[in-house]
Amino acid sequence: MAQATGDGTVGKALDVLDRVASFGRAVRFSDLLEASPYPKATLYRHLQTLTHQGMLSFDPDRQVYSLGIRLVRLAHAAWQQSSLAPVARPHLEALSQKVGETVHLAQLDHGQVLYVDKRNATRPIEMYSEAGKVGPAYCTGVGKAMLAFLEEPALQEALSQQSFHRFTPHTLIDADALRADLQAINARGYAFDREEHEPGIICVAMPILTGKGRVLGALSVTSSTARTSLGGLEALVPLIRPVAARIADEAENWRFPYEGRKTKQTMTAGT
Amino acid sequence: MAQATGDGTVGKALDVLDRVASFGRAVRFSDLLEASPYPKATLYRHLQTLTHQGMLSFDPDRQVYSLGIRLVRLAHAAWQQSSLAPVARPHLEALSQKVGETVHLAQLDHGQVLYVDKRNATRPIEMYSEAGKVGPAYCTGVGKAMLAFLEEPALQEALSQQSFHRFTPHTLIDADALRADLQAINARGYAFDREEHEPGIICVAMPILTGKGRVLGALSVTSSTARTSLGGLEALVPLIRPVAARIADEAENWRFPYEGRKTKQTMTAGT
DNA sequence: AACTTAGTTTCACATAATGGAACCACTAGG
DNA sequence: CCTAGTGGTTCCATTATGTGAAACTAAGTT
Repeated sequence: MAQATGDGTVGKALDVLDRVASFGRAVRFSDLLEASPYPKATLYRHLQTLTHQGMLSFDPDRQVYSLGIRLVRLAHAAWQQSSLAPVARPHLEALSQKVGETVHLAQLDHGQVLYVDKRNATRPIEMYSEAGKVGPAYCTGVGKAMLAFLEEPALQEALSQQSFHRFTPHTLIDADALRADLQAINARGYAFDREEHEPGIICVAMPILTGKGRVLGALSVTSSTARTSLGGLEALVPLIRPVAARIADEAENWRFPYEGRKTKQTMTAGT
Repeated sequence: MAQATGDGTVGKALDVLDRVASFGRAVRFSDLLEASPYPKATLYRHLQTLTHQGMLSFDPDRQVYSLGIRLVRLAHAAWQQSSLAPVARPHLEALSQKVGETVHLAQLDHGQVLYVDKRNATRPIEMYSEAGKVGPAYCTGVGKAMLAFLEEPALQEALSQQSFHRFTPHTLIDADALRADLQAINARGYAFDREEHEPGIICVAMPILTGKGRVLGALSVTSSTARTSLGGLEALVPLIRPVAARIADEAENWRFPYEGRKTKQTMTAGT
């Protein structure tokens, strides 16, 4: 299988970058060395390059590498431009106001859920999610909502990336049970999280789909069993559905103000 | 000059990534092609690699590239781990509460100011800055506060990267005037922005320095001429200074809970 | 059907990455 | 003071990779 590194030099360099990131703290060269499959010299050069490029930063005092500032810059741009997030923001805001509960916006990333944005409830509740975090797809509302609308090959791929772990007594812990649920979700048009990831936490989630049915992301309203029930959440569907549709529409049709195909026709002059 | 691309293949790939980012929207292959110095095939392969790596994402419907989700993930990690931001956060919060004004945390990036975090005033005012944005260094409080404490070679480098532009009548538009101000700032220990970037916007800024005097970032309290004066802001210095010191200290001494140099001594075994 | 325009693939060639080994700079121990 | 060990940096011959002109394919256009 090895969907691993792959692509030549750049792939390796990015892999190194990821490794630094995964430490979650500043790392010394040798720490990294023993955690990497690369020989000293190679690793060294990659670190140099990345540092030189501003993707990493090196603290000469403590002799440690950490993630560079260029990443923060890029990330800002990424967030801004990931057509979903900025477009969805005001809608999340409005929806969360209207229902008074926590609202999530998520996207699928290598079979995992990435929480792209989050709006807290009027009275927030304690839970795992946080904008920027990644979580499991097979046991979260947003995750299942997205999986349920993937095409077969993509679904296959995504399922193979799940590592089923029983978080709560309600977690679906095998592909078959999951597939059954996904089928139901696909038919119904939205997903539930029945305390599958965190005890006491429930949600309804709706996929965000392009006109052609491609999955862009998902939207969810989350609450706790203490506060409401699945039925109570389901009652919100009529409020959520149009929001998802609206976001999908805007995200898809959002072209830049001045896009008009660059008056190329007019300049027929040769090169 | 050309501090440009540099580092071999990885450098080029990252350059391509930046170019995509700088469009601030999804781009078609050909848009990118005419904006890049790379020949078709090369650009094409870089895009492939980056996409394959998840740094870019390709929308097959519209045939456009945009920044990938892996960036968002990395960025999140970058922010979390850039020792300043998370450590500083509660202090910014507290400071902003106490003074009731907007507080910024910034770092220096290639001679530019990157706003890493921001706490809005009780009554916010309209201004340019925003967490994640980059701005000029020579005409902002935080920028000058950092520049003033750079070592000569680094300062030289940073100054050469400024492209002096007169934003307001008060903007310092040449290196000499700036150097003079920096000298004063260095002596005084903090910087002012006298409406140099945006009319009506003033601030006091304090550098965040390691014990050895290395510049980590800067902190500022911003307000408007309508609300206060430079004198009024200067009165806050006794409140700001200890916060900067505290942040510096925590950032510098923040090692991971379990860091203790990995019991390496104990395992003298070979290989 | 002939002619664009936009994107993808090929292939001989040049460049850039690789990694083993040698080389510092320090620190600790004898 | 010398010697061994560790952590980091540099060399350099070998080889893998990236390069880009040009050829090709798939959609439009006229």
